Amino acid sequence: MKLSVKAKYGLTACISLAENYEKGNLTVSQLSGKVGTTDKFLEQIMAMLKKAEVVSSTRGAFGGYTLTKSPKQTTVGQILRAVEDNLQIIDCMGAECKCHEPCSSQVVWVNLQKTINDYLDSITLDSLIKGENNG
Amino acid sequence: MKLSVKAKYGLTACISLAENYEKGNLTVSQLSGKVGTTDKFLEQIMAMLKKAEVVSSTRGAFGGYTLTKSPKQTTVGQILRAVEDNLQIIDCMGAECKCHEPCSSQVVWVNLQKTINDYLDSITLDSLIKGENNG
DNA sequence: GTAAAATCCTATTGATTTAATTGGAATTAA
DNA sequence: TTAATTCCAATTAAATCAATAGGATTTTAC
Repeated sequence: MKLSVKAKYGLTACISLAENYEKGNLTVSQLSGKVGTTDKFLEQIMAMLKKAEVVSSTRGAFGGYTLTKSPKQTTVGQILRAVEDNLQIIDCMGAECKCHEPCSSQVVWVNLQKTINDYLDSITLDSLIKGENNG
Repeated sequence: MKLSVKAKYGLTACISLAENYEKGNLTVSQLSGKVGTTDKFLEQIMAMLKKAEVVSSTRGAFGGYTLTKSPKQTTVGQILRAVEDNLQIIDCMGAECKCHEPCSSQVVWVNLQKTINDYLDSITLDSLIKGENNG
């Protein structure tokens, strides 16, 4: 149950955007430096974040990315769901399940899924940059 | 952040073992029928569960598998950690992290990891087979 | 209007991981 | 001794991940 590097890069990039929220936007090139990956790869991740409306962009010279909502209103859950296939931990999750037979273990997946989403939605970027989650 | 099918098969197999706990052991062949996979693949999963001492085995004719501890003492966390690389959600998790720079997001991974383990350790096989987690 | 700076779009590739398959060795009870 | 079973190790096919690549489009500044 590994998170991909997209989660790591995506969250790190959004933390940078949060730190810069009052000052304006950041380019992919600026973000990739802070994140530690290539422009081209981070571009793809930013596209996913934009599609989910976590970030907004302005094109052309002096363009770049900003958070769509303030760091207080942006949660880690929103970010990770955008880049990690909705954070879905297993394919067979609902009534559409095509399993061999009804999974006796399905209640575990459903509840674990909710536990993960609830926890990640309880963490805002604002709380992260203020170091409020270290206790 | 997908769980592999080993998690699904492993947990389903352990639920069967829990249901059969008073009656004795079950063979891989019996378990694979309930789980819906091949003997040979389930064999590998049972080997992982045995290595983690979640299940115990007896070899030879009339052999098979049983839970090492009672269903009340066996948690879903124990099972999933055995078959899912300790449920580790990201490689860079401790002081040995080789990241580009200290991850500002690391506190999220550490706390999420703990949230997942704590939740899964709160569910016993006994509570599962009694349907106590549906509410 | 042209150049530079930036996002946007899509395809391909190489490496890794997953899910199985295969073939047999070792052990045990009848 | 045979049948039933776990145990061990190697291989393989498919899928996914992480990145690379090449350009098209948009915008600002001169």
